[in-house]
Amino acid sequence: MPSGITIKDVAREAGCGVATVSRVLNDSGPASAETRKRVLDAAARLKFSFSDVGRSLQSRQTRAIGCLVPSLVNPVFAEAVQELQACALERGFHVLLMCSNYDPALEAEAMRILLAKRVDGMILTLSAASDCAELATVQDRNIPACMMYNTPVPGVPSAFVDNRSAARDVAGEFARAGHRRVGFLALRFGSSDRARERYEGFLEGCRAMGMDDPVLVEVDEAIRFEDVNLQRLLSGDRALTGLFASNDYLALSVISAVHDLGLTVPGDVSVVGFDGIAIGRAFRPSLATIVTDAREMGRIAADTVIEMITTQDMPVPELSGLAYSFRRGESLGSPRGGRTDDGEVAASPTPSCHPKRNSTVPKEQQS
Amino acid sequence: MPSGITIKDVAREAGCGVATVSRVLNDSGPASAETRKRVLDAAARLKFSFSDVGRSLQSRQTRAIGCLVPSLVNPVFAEAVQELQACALERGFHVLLMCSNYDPALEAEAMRILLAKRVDGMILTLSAASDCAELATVQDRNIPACMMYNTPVPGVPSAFVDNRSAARDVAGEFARAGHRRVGFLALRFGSSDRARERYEGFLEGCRAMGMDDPVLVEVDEAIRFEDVNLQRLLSGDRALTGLFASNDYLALSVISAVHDLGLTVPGDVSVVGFDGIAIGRAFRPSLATIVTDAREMGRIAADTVIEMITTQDMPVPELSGLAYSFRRGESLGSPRGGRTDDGEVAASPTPSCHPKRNSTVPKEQQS
DNA sequence: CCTGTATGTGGAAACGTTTTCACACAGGTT
DNA sequence: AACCTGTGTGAAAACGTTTCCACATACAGG
Repeated sequence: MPSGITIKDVAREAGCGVATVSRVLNDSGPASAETRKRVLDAAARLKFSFSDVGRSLQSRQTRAIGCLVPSLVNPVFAEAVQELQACALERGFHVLLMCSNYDPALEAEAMRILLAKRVDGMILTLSAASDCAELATVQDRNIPACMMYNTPVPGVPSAFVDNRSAARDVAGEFARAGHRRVGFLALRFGSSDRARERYEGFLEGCRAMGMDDPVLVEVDEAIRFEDVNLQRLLSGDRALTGLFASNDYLALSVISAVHDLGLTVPGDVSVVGFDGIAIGRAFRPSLATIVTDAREMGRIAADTVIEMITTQDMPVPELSGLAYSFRRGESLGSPRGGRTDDGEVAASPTPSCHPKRNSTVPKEQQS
Repeated sequence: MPSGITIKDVAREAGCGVATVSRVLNDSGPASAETRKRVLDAAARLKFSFSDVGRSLQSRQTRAIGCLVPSLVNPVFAEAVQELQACALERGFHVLLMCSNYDPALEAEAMRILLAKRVDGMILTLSAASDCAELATVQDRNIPACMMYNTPVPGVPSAFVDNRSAARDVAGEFARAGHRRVGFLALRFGSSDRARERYEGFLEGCRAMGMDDPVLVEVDEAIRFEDVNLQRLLSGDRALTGLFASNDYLALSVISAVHDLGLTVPGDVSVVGFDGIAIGRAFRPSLATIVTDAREMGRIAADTVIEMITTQDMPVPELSGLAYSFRRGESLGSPRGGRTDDGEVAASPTPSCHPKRNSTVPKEQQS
């Protein structure tokens, strides 16, 4: 019996009709000073508070924004969600949260729940925006939506950074430090558009800099580096001298794993991350990474979706990619036997890199 | 126009009454094979999906669990929330999330929103459970609720650890390492029961070990150590040799600030945290801390509240405090001029540690 | 005295469900 | 022929709001 007491009880208590109660409590219509007082008193006496479910039914809006992210443990999403929640609250909306755990099936189920809940808008970070059936439904129904971290698809705006371009920059940084053989480390590579885009940009960048193609290292959610056999990747003739992790969380984990192996960063291997989470700066070695502004992502997404909700028939806004920047950090150094800048590397054959496959590669801002 | 299409449209399309549609789509009553098919077809053709708001109104339950935490950026809460969200989803509930930002006013507003939303249950981490007016309303209305991290109050169960006891243990660890003058570092001390309890336990512990009373160092949310003048606390005749931070997040920040000052941990000052967040292990120096299981907190809270929701007239369950353990870490060492392990300190009176007050102090595992 | 315009007020419909209830009709029994 | 007993079905009420509309009452101007 949640609350139990309804507007009718208040009306009875105050000796008037429900319409009057609604009017005075919402300040939405005329009422004599005397009635007003009676109603207010009655409501207070009964500790009445409106039920949003009745309200939502009649107003045909819930003032809820559905939010779906792959994880909260990754600080990037935690920050974004916290910020967008605060923004929403400020504007009288609240957030219905779902975590997909990077699982496409859960993702789909979460979207269906959000749809059933009749949220007024959605903020989504999807594994694969381009082929998400539920996202199509969202568009069908004209539900305002905005993505975060996903590259936008036609009809759905997104608060995002250009993953490819940023990853190319990272390749440049590795090259400048003298690396030639590096790896790309991804969590659940298969089910994350972001990881894939970062890999593709990294690959392009490596080729452009005359480095070897990066080795793709995939880890599962548990991040068990024993399985990956980090040791083997980092030793021997063709040892990797650098690792680009698809996010900071992973980067920090791999640094830790490297230490556990008795090796050092960046002595034995350099590590670069992606996201720019705060803790990376405090870490020793401090984490070299692409810095993005998670809170701004959240804020932009919230603003966008709320604006779409509140203004009718708005055209889908065009959000441009957000600024990012490379942060130097101690985790990126020169390889052991390496040249500092551009030594004999440039002199060697430098096999031309991208035989084909340079499809659509945007590269807007470069903050 | 969210979805727009309702059960009535389906009924019309299928040429039957709404009751029939409800029955076949919910599998909740008889229907001839032929009608069943017609309804199913119609629903599919129209892409119909039930509206939870209509449903909630009539069933008088929302299958929503309200969740209020002070922050998501602190990984402890992120993990707990992620876990409880997953648990809830498994049982057919979803989570309405709110962050209070450690702000009592926001906290109160968030609770009112949750109340208005008519959530079926609540999971709360409050700044001061004992005097929260809205919590009283929750109890009034018999809304199932469970706290997390808060010490339970009569009538409201909680998934918690015994902050006082754990903090006393930390004092013991400092003493064993040879410290005498230490500080306690808290974020918004005034508005967090947890920080206060940890301080009190620490104070008791320090006294019991014959150490000086710990110095209380309070920082605001922005964690600006310039304002705190860390330098002064750590130098001079009466310099602190150790700092106990009220949570790991803060501990990591202070280690970083100490480094920025050109000092070392634990050389110049030892640091111990509270919570046991994962990243603390990877940190250099690795963080000595009280390890708690955030996911278990979330899971227990979710299980508890869902059980209270699903079984009528259940007595308020008695949850015992969760296990915690001290994790040794490089961030706790002996003070500069200090004795290594138990030198002359142990030779001194060695006051028994927990004089009394060993009420319900579960202390099971000790990993 | 009749009409017109304010001003308060409450009844009732609508929002999208589920569920109760009654009804129709089939196929047995007596 | 009259009676049960199922089985399938739909009308209608209820859930808690808001809002539209109509109805009072009052008081002004003709």
